[in-house]
Amino acid sequence: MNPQNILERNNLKLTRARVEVLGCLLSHKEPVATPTIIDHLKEKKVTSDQATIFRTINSLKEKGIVNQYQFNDGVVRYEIADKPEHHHAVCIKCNSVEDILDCSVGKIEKQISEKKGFTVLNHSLEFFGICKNCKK
Amino acid sequence: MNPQNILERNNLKLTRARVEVLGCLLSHKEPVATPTIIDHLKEKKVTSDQATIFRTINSLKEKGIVNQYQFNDGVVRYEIADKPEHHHAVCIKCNSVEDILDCSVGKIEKQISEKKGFTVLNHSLEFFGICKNCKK
DNA sequence: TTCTCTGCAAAGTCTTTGCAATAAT
DNA sequence: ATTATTGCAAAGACTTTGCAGAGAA
Repeated sequence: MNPQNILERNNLKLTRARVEVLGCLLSHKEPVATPTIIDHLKEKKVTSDQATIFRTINSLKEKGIVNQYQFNDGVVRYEIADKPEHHHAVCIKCNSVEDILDCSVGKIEKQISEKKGFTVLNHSLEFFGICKNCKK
Repeated sequence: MNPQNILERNNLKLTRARVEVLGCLLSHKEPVATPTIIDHLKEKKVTSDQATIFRTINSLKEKGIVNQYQFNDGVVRYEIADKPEHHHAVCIKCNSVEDILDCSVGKIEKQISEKKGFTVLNHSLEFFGICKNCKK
């Protein structure tokens, strides 16, 4: 799956900014914040205005190509949406985010529907703690 | 548990702004955003600068009296911290937030520690969907 | 060519900060 | 009286918007 395909399939024109923003998101397994995206563009020698970057991200969100996450550190992060359902382990020291693939929350969702009359469409589960690296 | 007790116990001086900010948080079961707090102060005829409100919230966070939550709607919410561990059901239509008391995430936490070497200190689990009211 | 996308500059929102005045103990 | 807290005004971080020019198809 490359940026070009994704953009074409979603009727978004191929521009350098879009290709590289998407490229950045595709090359990261975990959610990334805007500074990471901006650094990526610099490395690729693509100069792009902040407005363009936010507009690009918003287009990608509207098309459902990326998801936005906010954990409790005040940082907004973005992640490619085509992943299987998963959760995040957020290190409270270095702020790194790791994907967690296991999920057994389905049962709880059923209970909520039954008990509260609240229809669960999706959920988000984040773990906060200390990552392997930060223990060293 | 009243605002006065909590403030005294935490070496925070009793001021009208603090009493009412805490009062607002105590009177809500679910996490509330700043506009709710500001409205509450107005009702109580307490005028308070925005800077004071944020400073008050920050003091309460530092003392561990309130927790801050950010779901994926871009709104920062605050909730009294003395509650048993619980989760939130966020309605994507009306943005209301309901507490969910069941929790069976402990098992997943153990697996993460074992498999990834990531020590989980706490977690946050949010359900997004349609609340009872919005189905009508 | 046509219409989308971008850069620029300005504005908007939310939150924080410095400092002098005020209030709590 | 002493020290913490507040209001005010300004600044800071992040994100959005309007508009005219540039670029993709």
